[in-house]
Amino acid sequence: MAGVTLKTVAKAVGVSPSTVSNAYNKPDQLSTALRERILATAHELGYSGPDASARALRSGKAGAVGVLFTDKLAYAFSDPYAVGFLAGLAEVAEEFATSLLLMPLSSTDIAGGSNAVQQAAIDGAAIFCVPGGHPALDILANRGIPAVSTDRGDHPDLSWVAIDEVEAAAQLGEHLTRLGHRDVVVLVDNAEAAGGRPVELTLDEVGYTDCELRIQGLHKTMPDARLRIVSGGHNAFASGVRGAEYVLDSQDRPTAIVGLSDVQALGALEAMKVRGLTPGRDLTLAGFDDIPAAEAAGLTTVRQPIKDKGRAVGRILLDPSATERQVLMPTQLIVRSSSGPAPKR
Amino acid sequence: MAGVTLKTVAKAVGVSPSTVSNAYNKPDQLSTALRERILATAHELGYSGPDASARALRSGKAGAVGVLFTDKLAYAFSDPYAVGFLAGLAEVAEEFATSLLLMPLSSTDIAGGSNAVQQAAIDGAAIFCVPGGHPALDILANRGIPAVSTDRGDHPDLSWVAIDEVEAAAQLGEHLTRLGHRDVVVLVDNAEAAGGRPVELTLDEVGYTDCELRIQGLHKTMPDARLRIVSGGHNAFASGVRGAEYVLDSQDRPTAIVGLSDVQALGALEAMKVRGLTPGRDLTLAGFDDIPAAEAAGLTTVRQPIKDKGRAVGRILLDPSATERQVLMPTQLIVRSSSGPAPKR
DNA sequence: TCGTTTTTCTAGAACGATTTAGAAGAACGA
DNA sequence: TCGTTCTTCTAAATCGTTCTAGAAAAACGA
Repeated sequence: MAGVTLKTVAKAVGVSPSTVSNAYNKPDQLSTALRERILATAHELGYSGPDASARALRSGKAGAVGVLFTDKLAYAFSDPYAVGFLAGLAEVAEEFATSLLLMPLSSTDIAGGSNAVQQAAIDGAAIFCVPGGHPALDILANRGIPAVSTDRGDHPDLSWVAIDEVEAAAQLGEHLTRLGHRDVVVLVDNAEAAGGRPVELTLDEVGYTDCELRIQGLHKTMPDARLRIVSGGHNAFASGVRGAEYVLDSQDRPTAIVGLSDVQALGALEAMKVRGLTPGRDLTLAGFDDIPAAEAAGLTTVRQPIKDKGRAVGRILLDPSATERQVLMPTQLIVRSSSGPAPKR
Repeated sequence: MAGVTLKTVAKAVGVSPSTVSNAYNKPDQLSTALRERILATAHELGYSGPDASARALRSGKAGAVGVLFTDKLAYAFSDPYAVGFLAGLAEVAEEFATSLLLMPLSSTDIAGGSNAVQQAAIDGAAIFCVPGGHPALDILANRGIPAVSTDRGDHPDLSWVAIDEVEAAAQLGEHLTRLGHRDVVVLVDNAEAAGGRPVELTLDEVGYTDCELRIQGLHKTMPDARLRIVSGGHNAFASGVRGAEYVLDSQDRPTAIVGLSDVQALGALEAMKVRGLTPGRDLTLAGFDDIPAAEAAGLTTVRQPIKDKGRAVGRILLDPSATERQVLMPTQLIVRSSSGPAPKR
């Protein structure tokens, strides 16, 4: 049962290993009769096709693309936005009979050789919301693995599928300015706050390129507003709750809170509810992404076509006919009931 | 830049390839001085560690476990239950520096050699809600890849992490019986209904082992009830909507609807709302899984520790010290407002 | 001092396939 | 009939490691 290889089958049928290989990979290189005989014998012997590793080694194709997430994989799945991206990517991967390799990005032992990014047998990588300059990106570059990021990078030869973060946020800022908001708190993802204690950050400390750009965008159309940056932890519902609690329970309440992701904004919504505050009346709340739950909650947000983003990344990675290597996706401001005029002071 | 291998580094340093290999894999097999010299030279040459495929071939370890889902990968991500499972599994995978290989299970060309299950370089596989007898399972068995299922299989040597489906459903059935329900519709996952037209099934036509068992469980504690099995498509919100629409708009309305997953039940809830029906009063609704949204919606459901399920599967697959190969997880009936007494006839 | 153990390193054979270049025979056109 | 082109198949090299055995040198014990 064990140890059945191409060679075994070849010997059994009485042909060369090459021919057996061809039977699997290039059916038109041999007669149908022989091919069927080979396949039948293979089945009899319990041989289930060419070994994946060997094939990968020899042909240089792994048949899988890696997906890099920030932080814990577990976090990744808790955000419908990430899940939407994955779904789009998976769709294309499926089309090209390619598997998706989810890679844990434990920041520890990234220096040592034993991390997944180093080890993984992949043909390409999708980089999902990983801060620029992360060591994992260097490793990929070093290994010569093509990568597509969801952020616009600095290098002109880097592939990406992104939105115009500045412009998208500027739209939202304009909306808020028009409503009279001049005191805003922005909720961001931050590793340091993950311990549980919310932190207040400067723009330089944010880290994630997309978050920085969005804040810049808000500044652009809210030039006179005070913008504070707060984080309650990683990008998750609970972090939104904590961040908002910190803000709402302070003496210095803003008139609007902007979550840089919907999950965080929804967390903030929860914190408001608990305190008996009505979004859109007592305090304006806005998010980013437009995940399905945002609509149900009446959350004003900036919609981005996340599933399409995933699809586009997949195409760049897998479809040779896709020539465009830098794609800008459209965004749209979705105004719902969670945003309203700033209360008079 | 390209074509830098172990050999290149070995030659540059003036040692044998084996030694370079040891520098990466068995640091205590060579002097610290030499090891550092090797690593430094490797870095200079732009060598980024042993090639993944070659290593996998030679050592027989792929450094990844596969995850098999039914149907489209995209579906998988739309169910928080599946996502929870993945999160638990990912946690353990991370611990063992192992990647997760998501495998599309396109039922087409499963016969041909070009499907992912055949190709994937994996050390083990987690089988998530795949109907028993699926060809992919045979392929895995054939390849000699250890697999852990989320369903109790028939073979005594198969590993699984499951719940007592019958008992869990029986608990729910008892609750419904006590409330006086004798006319129930069960909403199940079904490929044939995926086209858009809901179907009514017999128990034999259900296919998924876990669904069958749950229905049996309901029968057990609802011996006098009429149980109809309906499907609006794959396991997703939209299918729940369609299935419930079919049921609600017919002449023959039941007094209770049981979704065999919460997403389906929540879909049914949506259909009820549209028709102005209040769950728990006009019609009783119950689900399965207890995903976060279930609590928010006040859905009566059967809770199963999904994340723990994922963790347990990971342990069996990766942790050599885990000896238990068949694990039964506890379940708990969670009664909320969506279930109430059956209206008098 | 001399045998024995330990440390440090190496040669060469796998691992299981794919690829390249080409051979043998069949089919073809004139 | 003879050269040419297809079709069908093969031999041998190669992909980049890791592994098994064992050699050489160093350290050790008495």
